[in-house]
Amino acid sequence: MASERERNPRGHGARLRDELVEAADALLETVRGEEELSMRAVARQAGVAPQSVYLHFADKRALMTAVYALRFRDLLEVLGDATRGLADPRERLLAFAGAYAQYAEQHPGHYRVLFGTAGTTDWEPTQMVGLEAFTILRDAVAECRDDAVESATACLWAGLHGIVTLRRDRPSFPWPPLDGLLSTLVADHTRAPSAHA
Amino acid sequence: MASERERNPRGHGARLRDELVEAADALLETVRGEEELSMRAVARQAGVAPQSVYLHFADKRALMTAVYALRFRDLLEVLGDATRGLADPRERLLAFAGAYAQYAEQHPGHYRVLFGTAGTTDWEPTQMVGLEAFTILRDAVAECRDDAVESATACLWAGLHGIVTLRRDRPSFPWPPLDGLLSTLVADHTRAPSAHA
DNA sequence: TGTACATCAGTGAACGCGCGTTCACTGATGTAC
DNA sequence: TGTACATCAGTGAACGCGCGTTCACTGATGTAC
Repeated sequence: MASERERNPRGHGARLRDELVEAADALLETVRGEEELSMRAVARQAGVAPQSVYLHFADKRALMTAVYALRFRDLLEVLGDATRGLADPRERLLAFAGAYAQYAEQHPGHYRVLFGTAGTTDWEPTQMVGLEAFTILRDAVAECRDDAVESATACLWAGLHGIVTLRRDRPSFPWPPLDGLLSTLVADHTRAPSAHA
Repeated sequence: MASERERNPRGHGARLRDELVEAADALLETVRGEEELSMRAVARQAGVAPQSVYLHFADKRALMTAVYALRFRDLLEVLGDATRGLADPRERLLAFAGAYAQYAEQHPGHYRVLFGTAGTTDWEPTQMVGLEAFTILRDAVAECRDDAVESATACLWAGLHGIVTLRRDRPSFPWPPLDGLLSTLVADHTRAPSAHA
């Protein structure tokens, strides 16, 4: 394991930093929560000694923050790409919801780190980034209704979060198909006319 | 600590079982997740030696299952009490939502165990109980709308879950007041006429 | 009434484990003179 | 061109910790005769 890795050339020690973030990122997918991810496992995955992690990160929290920032930017990009250029607000919201759910499904470990961990006052570095994504939602909702826009937007996000986490954690519940869930979620919170009537 | 406890009288050894469940139940509130709760901590809290837990529970999972069952029945009772006798379906849903959110807020640790942990195929003992609570929701939703009842009900539950977990884990987000969130959630998914128009 | 025995509610001591973190060290590479 | 020195990218070895779990044991209480 460790013997396979050869040390970085002089002047490029910072490469290990990226390797460590990448290792932690990969391991997060194999694990149920941030707490289960150990510094020693990250070091093993990267092929270095446990202490070497401390060459680049002061402690575990610092490493996790680096992963967190990386993944949040990633998700934001996905959501931006999915919604950009869609003129119809409901179409935009459906695209957002679909991309959000797909991301959560494809990266359950990362999603858990992004939204499933307890945020503390001293550790919510991506608050502003999150608000940026929230703005996409609110603008679209505001185009569809006049009353309770803030609440409806928060419900939309909470609904998305609830759907992806409960589907993941309570798989034995008789879930309706995801497509129907998302379209009902969007239609209801944008007060779209009922498809039935 | 341990010296303060005196052993149960002969024939009443089963009392320790309840004390252990109670201890685990109490400790779950002080902890971020089920994994953080240790058998040794439970034993300490109950005032007995670590091994004594094994007199009543085969392993950690068995202990957690006991707490889980206890708390699920508790929540079900709360939800039943809150909604019983309310004739108007939207009123019933609002009462359900309020009781649900209040329970989650007052017992964050228990709520996390009930809905925040990964359920595995071999460990979802309360599936049926959960469906019972879900039925309260679906019946009320069905009284309000004809289309997409199953999806709307699932969205309602997911929305509730998302609201209580995100409010807890992302407190720095600019949340609208809870009352408005819940009434928007219920109104939208029951397709109530807009309060605005 | 006395005593051997069984049962019961636990405990003493230990196991091996992986963890986060620290301290002193190494050995290759570049640089100044 | 040679060599002393500084820098850099790491490692060796160890620390103390709490964990889940197991095994053999204890000491009080009841029961049979």
